Amino acid sequence: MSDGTTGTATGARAPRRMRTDARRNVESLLEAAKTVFATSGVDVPAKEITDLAGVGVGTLYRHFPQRSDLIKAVIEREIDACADAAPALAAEHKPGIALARWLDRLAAFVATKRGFAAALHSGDPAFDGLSGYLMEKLGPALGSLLDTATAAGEIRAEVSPQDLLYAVAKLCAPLPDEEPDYGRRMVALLVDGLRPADSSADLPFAR
Amino acid sequence: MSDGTTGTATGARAPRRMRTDARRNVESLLEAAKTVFATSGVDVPAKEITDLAGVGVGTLYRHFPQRSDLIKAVIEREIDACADAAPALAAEHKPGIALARWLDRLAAFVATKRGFAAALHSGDPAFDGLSGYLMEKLGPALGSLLDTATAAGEIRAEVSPQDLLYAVAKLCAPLPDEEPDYGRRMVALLVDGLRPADSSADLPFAR
Amino acid sequence: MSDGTTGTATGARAPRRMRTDARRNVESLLEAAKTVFATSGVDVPAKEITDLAGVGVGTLYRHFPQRSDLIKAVIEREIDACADAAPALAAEHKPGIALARWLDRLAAFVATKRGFAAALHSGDPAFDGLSGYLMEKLGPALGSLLDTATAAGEIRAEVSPQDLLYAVAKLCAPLPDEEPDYGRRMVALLVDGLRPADSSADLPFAR
Amino acid sequence: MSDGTTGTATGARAPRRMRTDARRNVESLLEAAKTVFATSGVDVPAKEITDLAGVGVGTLYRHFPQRSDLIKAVIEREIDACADAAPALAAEHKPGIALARWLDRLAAFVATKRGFAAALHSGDPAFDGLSGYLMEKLGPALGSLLDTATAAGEIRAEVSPQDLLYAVAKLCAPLPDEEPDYGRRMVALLVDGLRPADSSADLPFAR
DNA sequence: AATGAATGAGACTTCATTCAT
DNA sequence: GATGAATGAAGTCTCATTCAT
Repeated sequence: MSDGTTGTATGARAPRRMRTDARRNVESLLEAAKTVFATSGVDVPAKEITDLAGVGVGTLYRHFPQRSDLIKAVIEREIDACADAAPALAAEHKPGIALARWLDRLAAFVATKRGFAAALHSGDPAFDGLSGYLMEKLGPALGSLLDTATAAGEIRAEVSPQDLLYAVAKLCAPLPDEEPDYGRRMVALLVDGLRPADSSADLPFAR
Repeated sequence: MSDGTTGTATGARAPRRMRTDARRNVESLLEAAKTVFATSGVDVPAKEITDLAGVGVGTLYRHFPQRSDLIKAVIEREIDACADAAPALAAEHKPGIALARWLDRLAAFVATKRGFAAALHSGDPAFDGLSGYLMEKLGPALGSLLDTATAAGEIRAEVSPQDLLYAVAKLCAPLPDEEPDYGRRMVALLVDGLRPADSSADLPFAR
Repeated sequence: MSDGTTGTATGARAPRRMRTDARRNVESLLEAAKTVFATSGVDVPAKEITDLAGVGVGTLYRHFPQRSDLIKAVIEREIDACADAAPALAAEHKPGIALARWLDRLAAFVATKRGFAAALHSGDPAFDGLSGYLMEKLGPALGSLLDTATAAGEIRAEVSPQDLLYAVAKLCAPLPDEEPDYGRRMVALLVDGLRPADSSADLPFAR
Repeated sequence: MSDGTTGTATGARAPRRMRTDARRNVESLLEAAKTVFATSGVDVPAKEITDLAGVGVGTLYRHFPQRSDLIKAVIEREIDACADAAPALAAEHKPGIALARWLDRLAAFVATKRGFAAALHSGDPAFDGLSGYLMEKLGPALGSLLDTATAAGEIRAEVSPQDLLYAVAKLCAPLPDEEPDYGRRMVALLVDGLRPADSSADLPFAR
């Protein structure tokens, strides 16, 4: 999905170039789905999405034959965006700060995914690949940030990227009426536990 | 619900004693619902529950007029059981151990509640009270364990019971194919971050 | 039903005297049904009736095995009361007045029977006898009033009691938001059409 | 609804032309509903209607989201047809005859509406507009016929169109086993009461 | 005789997915 | 390719009637 020019909605299979209007429809659908998912969760009726996108249901099913295909596409797209943000942060900030910023970015992404966890829960084989995709993309991104921070002595290397990834995903999944900052505070507390005994002053996380 | 002899299914309103067979049915329904919820989430069709309980749908709706009433009853019941476990643990173990054990107990409860978080998410006003109930019951139980551990110098007092409660709830909500121990490890990591700088050896949590 | 001492609810079959509490329950049920029918029509859930009567549903079904039995009992009872009112009116008033008063009485009865017409409509064989009962009881009562009025020269004899009976029943069945007087006005207009050409001044009906 | 070419089922909102098959389905549904309503009343299960129409239930709910929408559509359609018949009758017949014919037409329409009155009774806000619609459409039609007849000296002007409309509606609502002519006879009797004293010979109503 | 708990058929309605236009 | 109408399975809930207590 990170390739914006040749992929198709359903998995970069077709060699043929997509018609411009078709591509526009796919864009509208992804955008609409992202919005609606954030508002009402991934279980919304398809009609709600197509109405917002301004297309017919048929168009949705043409591009995303299974409902899960749409969910996957939306998520993967944001996973890509999240992974892509890591290098820039690493270049611009000190290792601890870069890590913190990126985790915030991740938290923000997760926070808009009401029902996403439930979808993963669902056992629906359609989502089988999603968890792997997430790890495949975000694992290295986070791993690299962690390594840099560890090398700089700002973090003890005691959590795997995977562990941390899931922890953020879970802690930041929003509950209704939850203090907006809650997820980030907990992530900070978690990472804070990883600081070397004598370097807390250097860490960007609230104590 | 903590009173096992006089409560009614819908909130201990009726003064009249419940008929024995009726009570048995309510028991069956709660038990069946608990089982099915753990297996298939809280969104299972009602029929699945009543079939397992061996009663007709009508009986379900007599005792739990809204589907949410059943969910609430099941959860509240387990919340009660969880809260009730705290004093015994406190009496039998050293403060740090008692805290650790109780958090494990909490984690186990949460682990069987697929879709419970989603239900809280749902915005359905039917669940409005549930979150409050949870805090009301478990907050003091955890608070007392935390206080004791803090007083014993085994914990720094830096998380509120509520923060910790939600963190456990979120970290331990099970994802498919997740390493079974994951939630507990993360909780340990979190609490570990709260140990006083020089007493890590005393703590029961894995490092 | 006009015999208040030996009949049973379901048709004066049993020779055995009814237990006092049983009789009281039947009374409560009939009274409650009458009230509820007037308010919400004859299709109300049985529970609504038994709750108002302060008895269990089982009691309802003991005395009125078919739902239609209850409806019939309620209606028949009021039909009886209506028929019984005729002689007194005839004794106390001039023929035209007596007729007018009695038709008002009939109109008032009909006005409280929302859904009664629909029940007759229903084609349910359970109601087969009801229409006949109505005619059998009210026909003679009205016939006698009509005859007297005709003999007194206050009415031309051009409608059968049956025709008039049904006309009143239909015109007075209440519609929502209907001017309360509507039924009576129309009945008056109808009967007015029956006056002898030169005696309009003597008639009690509004012109 | 009186426009047979561009209206939609739910109120002539959409500017877009209805697909031919969709229109055919709506027609089938209205036709089937009309038939079934006449036979079994307006409370029949939806399935019965869709089976007769040869469409799925979903189609019914697409075009008539509320059950009351279907009832309203059926009734309004026939109200329109009834109102539309007035001018032709007025053009072809003498005033008294035209009035009589039209009332017969109205009576015939009402006679097929078992349960229609009950629906109006129901208090369901969904039917709020229906009574008004009826008056709005039929009131002027009848008013004009009455005025013409009055001007011709064939009728004394003493009933409002509304009064007469409702009287016909009520008198002609069919009861089971009722003499088929009953409603029309009563309407005739009613209108007959309105004739001028010396012109009875001119009137088309049976005496 | 009274009670009210249990039953389960059946009504309504929604919505994912297919397919004619 | 796009559209949205059609489908019907599936789920929730109601309520008349039966029957154990």
